[in-house]
Amino acid sequence: MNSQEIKFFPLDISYQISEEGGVEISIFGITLDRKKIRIFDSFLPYFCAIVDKKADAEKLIQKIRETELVVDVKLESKKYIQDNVKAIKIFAKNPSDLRQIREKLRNFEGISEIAEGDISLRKKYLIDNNITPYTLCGVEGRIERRGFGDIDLTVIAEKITRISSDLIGNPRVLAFDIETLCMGSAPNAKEDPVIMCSFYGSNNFKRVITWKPIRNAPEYMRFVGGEQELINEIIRTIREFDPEILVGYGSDFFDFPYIINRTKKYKMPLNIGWDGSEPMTRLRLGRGTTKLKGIVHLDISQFIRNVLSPNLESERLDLNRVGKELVGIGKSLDLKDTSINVLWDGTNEDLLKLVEYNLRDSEIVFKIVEKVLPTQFQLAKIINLPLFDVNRMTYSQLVEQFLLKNAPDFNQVIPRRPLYSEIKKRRQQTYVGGFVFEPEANLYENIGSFDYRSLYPSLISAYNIGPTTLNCDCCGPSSEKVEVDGEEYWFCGKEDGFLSILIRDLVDRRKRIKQILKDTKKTDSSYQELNALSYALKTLANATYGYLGFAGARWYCLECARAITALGRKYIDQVIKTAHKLGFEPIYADTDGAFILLKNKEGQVDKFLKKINSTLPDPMELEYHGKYKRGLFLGKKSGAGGAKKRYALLSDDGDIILKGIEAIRGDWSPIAKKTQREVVEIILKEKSVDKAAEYVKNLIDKLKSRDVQVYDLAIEATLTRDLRNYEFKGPHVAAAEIAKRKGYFVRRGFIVSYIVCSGSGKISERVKLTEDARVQDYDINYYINHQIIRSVYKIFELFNYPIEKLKSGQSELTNW
DNA sequence: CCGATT
DNA sequence: AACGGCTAATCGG
Repeated sequence: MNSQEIKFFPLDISYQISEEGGVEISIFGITLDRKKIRIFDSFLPYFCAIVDKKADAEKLIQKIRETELVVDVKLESKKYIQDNVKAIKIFAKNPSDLRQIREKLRNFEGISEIAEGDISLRKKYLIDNNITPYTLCGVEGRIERRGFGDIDLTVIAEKITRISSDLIGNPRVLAFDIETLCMGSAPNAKEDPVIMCSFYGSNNFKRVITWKPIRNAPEYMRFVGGEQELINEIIRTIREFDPEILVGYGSDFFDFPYIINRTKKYKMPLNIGWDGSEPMTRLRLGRGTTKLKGIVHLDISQFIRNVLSPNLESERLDLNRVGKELVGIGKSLDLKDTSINVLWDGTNEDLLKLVEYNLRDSEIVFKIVEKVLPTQFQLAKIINLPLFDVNRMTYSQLVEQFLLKNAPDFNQVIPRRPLYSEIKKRRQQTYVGGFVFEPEANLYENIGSFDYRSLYPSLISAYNIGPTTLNCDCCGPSSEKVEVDGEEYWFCGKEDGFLSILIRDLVDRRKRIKQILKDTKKTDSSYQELNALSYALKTLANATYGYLGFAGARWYCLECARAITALGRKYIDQVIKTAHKLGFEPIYADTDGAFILLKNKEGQVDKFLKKINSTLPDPMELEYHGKYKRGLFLGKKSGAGGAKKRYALLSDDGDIILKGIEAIRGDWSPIAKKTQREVVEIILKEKSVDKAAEYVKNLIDKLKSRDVQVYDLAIEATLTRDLRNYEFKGPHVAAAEIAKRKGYFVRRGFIVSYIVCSGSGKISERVKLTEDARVQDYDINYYINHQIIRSVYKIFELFNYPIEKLKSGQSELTNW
């Protein structure tokens, strides 16, 4: 017996059913001296039966108590959104008993609803026990074993407490990546062996393992005799390095399932869990996961896709592009799956290239993780979940978990997830969003940029918006109202609601942190952590509005979402009107911000801000983001007026910002995007239409003489559905069909790259996959008219430059 | 040429 | 499994 407290950082949590049939929680953690600890705890799973208003709660509770398998019941007074309800908490030994009880309760009278039965046990345990992953906790209990597998200490918990909110420092991170042969169109785990595996970890750890001898190999290489030995060496390397966090890019659905398949083929173990257990994969089409016991496995591509992608310029989320954008390093070679075979069967030089390629992938993954891990830690702390979960969550899940975690503090019952039929119904309802002010197409000078800081979160907070305050009985229709399309809503004026309190807290905390960051040097140790926290707070606050309008949300509230956008429209309109009054000229506005010509009134900016801000309810605030030297707002194709959400700006520092225009859109050929980017830059920086025209003419000459790379003509598109679900065959669908015939695994999410070739008939009838196209194939006229000209004609039109002159005349320079 | 689809 | 707004090419009748 030892009841001394042991301090530790929880890394992950799981549960199993003990021999006695009870729930046995396992917490895997790291002690202060970096020893591995596993803590066992017990937990009684439960759900809540909400008692019908008319029913006799005492009678009902008695009946439930006598029901078979029920271990315990508790009657509680709770809030269910706005209703005061009696909730009977029903406990059972394990989830399967609980399910049986639920079935029996179907026949009981007096239960209006079952709640909190659809939350995973791990999450419930963490919420109810207030254990925050990665922050310092203490456990008292019986030390069962010293050492078992890789685990140094096993404790049966009697008491677990939070000690502080300090995060675990300097986790040991290991990134890995495998290479396989590829005999078909994609690697097949039944046929193609793993040939190489690279690692890149904390403290400059590097290793590449392979089973083919290579001369003049770098010192970080390890050579083995074959694939089975390679896999054993992978296991050894992981054990030896002993990572707390193991990361891959696509490792949930590629690397791990692949290795697991190969070990099954050889009937060999893959015992990399702390307790010697095998990885657990859940293969759900497109969104599988691989979980290890103890080691936290992150497939960082999931976090990139779910959370970071809206903030990335790159539309494609492959490691090469994401690496370049996030950490400035891309792949060492542009390799297709099948060209790995060629290098593998090539010269010693080729093999060295493959080694470098393999190691580079792990290096990029490691550096991406270094960059995003602080944000994940902060999110984990705020929503109280392990990194394993945080790394794989979408916006709606992050917001929902945040609300779920805090609901008990407000005595709120956690509503159940909507049924599919309910979701379908919700999806039918749409509502009006942000206001967009149509600009006059033109080139403008000296443009001020204004926007409301976190507009939607501020509105939620300022107007006390939320499902619990909507049209409350305590205030009634005589209170201040928000009008939306003839309908009127009000939000409680007496008591702050659960949602708005939480959002206000996020907004306030972020404001304070931003203030501290202003006085913190980037090199300070606290800078990165505070910056990550600020990002995490912003992410959660900004996603909350979208969550309220999300059909799958537990706390769905269409009226709230409508009220938020309606108020947003009102406040952006106020900016436009006030700017006019002070003699400024607003040229463009979108949802929460506006561009305003400062003209000769720059000195009045402060007055303008004060005028608006003095009318705003706390915590709303209009901010001035400085000015741009010049801006190009493009016109629409049809009719007069400017296009919304499409413009280019030139900052005083010479940086160019592009929004919405073709040059940053994925479904255009690189050649068209580059042309537009160049033309915009020449116009913005030099204001020379002739020089821009010269550039275009030159390019058209090159296209005519086929002096271009096929890659520059490639048009990429992502399939938004499975092939058979398309109602008509657009060019990208036609190209995807070709890919399918070639043996590619074509389904929703497949990225197809194609070229439009010469010939007659529909465009969809003359596409070729980029990989099959040659430079003599492409349709010169299509690329001139539909890609190059199309990307720039609106710019030339604006300056009354005749389009025909771009096409017909050869460049004066080359002509000469 | 127009509406639907992407 | 976050929202809506927006433009424009292409298909298919």
